[in-house]
Amino acid sequence: MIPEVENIKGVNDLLMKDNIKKTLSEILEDLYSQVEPEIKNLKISIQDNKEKEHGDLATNIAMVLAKPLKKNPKEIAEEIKQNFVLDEKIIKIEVAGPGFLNFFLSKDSHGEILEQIQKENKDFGKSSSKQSKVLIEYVSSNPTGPLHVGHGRGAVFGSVLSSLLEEAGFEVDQEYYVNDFGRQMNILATSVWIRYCQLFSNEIKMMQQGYQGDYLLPVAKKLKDEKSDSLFKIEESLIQKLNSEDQDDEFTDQLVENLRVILKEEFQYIREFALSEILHLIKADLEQCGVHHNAWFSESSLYGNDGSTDNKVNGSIEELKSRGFIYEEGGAIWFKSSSLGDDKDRVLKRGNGEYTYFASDVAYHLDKYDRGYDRVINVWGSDHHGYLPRVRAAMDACDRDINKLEVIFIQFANLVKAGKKVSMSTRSGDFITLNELMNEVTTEAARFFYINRKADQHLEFDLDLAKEQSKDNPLYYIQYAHARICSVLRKAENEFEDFGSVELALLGSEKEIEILKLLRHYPQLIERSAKAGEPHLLCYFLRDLSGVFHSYYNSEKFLIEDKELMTSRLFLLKGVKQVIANGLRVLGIKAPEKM
RNA sequence: GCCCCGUUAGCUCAGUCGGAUAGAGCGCUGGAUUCCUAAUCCAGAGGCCAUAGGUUCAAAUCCUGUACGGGGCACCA
Repeated sequence: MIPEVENIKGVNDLLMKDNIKKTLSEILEDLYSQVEPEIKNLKISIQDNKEKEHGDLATNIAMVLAKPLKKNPKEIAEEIKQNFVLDEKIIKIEVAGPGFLNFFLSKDSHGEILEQIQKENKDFGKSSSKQSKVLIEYVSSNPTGPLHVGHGRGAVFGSVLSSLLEEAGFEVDQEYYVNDFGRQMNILATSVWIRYCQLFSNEIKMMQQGYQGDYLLPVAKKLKDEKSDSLFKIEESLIQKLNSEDQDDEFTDQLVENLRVILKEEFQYIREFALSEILHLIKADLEQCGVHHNAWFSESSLYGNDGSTDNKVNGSIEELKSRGFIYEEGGAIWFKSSSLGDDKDRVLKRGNGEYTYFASDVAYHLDKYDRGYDRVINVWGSDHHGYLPRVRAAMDACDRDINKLEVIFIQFANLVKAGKKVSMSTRSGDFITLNELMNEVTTEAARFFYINRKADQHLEFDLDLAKEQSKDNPLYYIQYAHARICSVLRKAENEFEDFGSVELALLGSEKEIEILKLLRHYPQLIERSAKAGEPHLLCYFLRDLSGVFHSYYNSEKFLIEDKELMTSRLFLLKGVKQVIANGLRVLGIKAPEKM
């Protein structure tokens, strides 16, 4: 076995920065507090340096102080430098450029991160501090059909952000809001019923505003299996109607109404049957790309089950009313959202007595708040951005903290095949489903490529690249790095009995330090991606880390005579392997031992 | 008309709290394998960070205008 290092000192990077900050503020206090009392409130920033000539860390403090002190920044930097006591970790300080203070760390202080990685193992990168409770709602696609590739992006995004948040110490609930209320459910039920009737007669047409996709066919067949022909109660007049041209909204509503009369309580049955079948479909689609919600929130539950007016939607309207944000006009109930930053006022209950989707959403969001989350995150398609001001206004009106509500907008995704965009009309069932995509590429590739782009950026999903098995495919490249390390470690275990001890100071080459710096950065990266809601950063990080590793691999030999050097290098490889594995795990992707 | 997002190398995109000389991959040119996975690596060329101002010791990054591209502006969901 490659030996483990004892006596872990566990100095992490944040501590190092904090220590420097503390020392700096003490020095400032001593030197300048008499001249300029406000310096106590100054924010001291410490940055990681890119250029190795600039050392490892730097602070801009002298330049920030230049103005209030009316003094040359380089002089200030020099004074601070004189008062900064060096130790075994910080071995040199330099004043450079316009007034930066550069800190140089000792060689073995870089290597210490490896001890921490070994100690924390799978938990390296995980925040030890307990953060608050978060609700993340995502996908929430209408339960009227299967998911398409656009939904896939939101789904994978939400899923990865959830694990990132968990990694960063948050307690996360992942919720799918099911729009199972209102008109569209009736249209779905009607569409399923028509498909069902088509199984008995081939002269029946689908209504124009019905759901046209083939996916309703198996639903209709299953309905036939259960109900035989007992629901086949079509009338000649209805067949005539379905043949007519120019079917508008009113036509559709009337048709639904006719059907309710014909089928009576059976209509309700078909509705629930269809909903449950479609949800089944959606869940299967999500499962296929590794997305797991732990809560499913039904819109109709907001309206209660007994048909009484004592429900959450009415409750929320009452709350708005009591706070003076409600008025009636033209027979409708309006929310005065324009007084709280929205473009115009919004209808909650229409003149015909039906509630709007927005009414549900007010109640739903109030419910989320009342469940006691500290952050409420919504992942929405970018086409919904105009919707945010009214939801925010509603929360504001009800005196909820609108800063708790975070909405992340996901831009559209296009599929690219052989260098050409694949057309993606969403009309009349002619769209590319998530299921079709998942049959083409692996779950892992889909997850990686969906995330490998900033959310507010349009995504071109290159199918050929996702399938390619070479370095051009970043996922392959990352997984290969992991497998390669495993291979070296296997070989080492097989060929050698005795290993020297790990000597961290031996890991001082340019490439080694570059790798160690990246490893040290990993926990901060996780924290930042989680806070900012930017999982794509993890993809880029893993690509970078793998790149430096491959380069290192080609420049050094590992199974060598010098046992101590060999063991130290293998120890470094173990660290890289662990971090790649941890990062991939957050993405929901396997780190293969062999490829 | 109003609102949101974007514009960085030929192409696809990163760029942290504003920080020092702007970063990858692809593509292009030229190299590396008797050796731990060449499924890889090394070197080179390639930039007015859309544009005009402003703030700052310091701007790709913050603010304002303009151009171009995408999206949104229902008593729909």
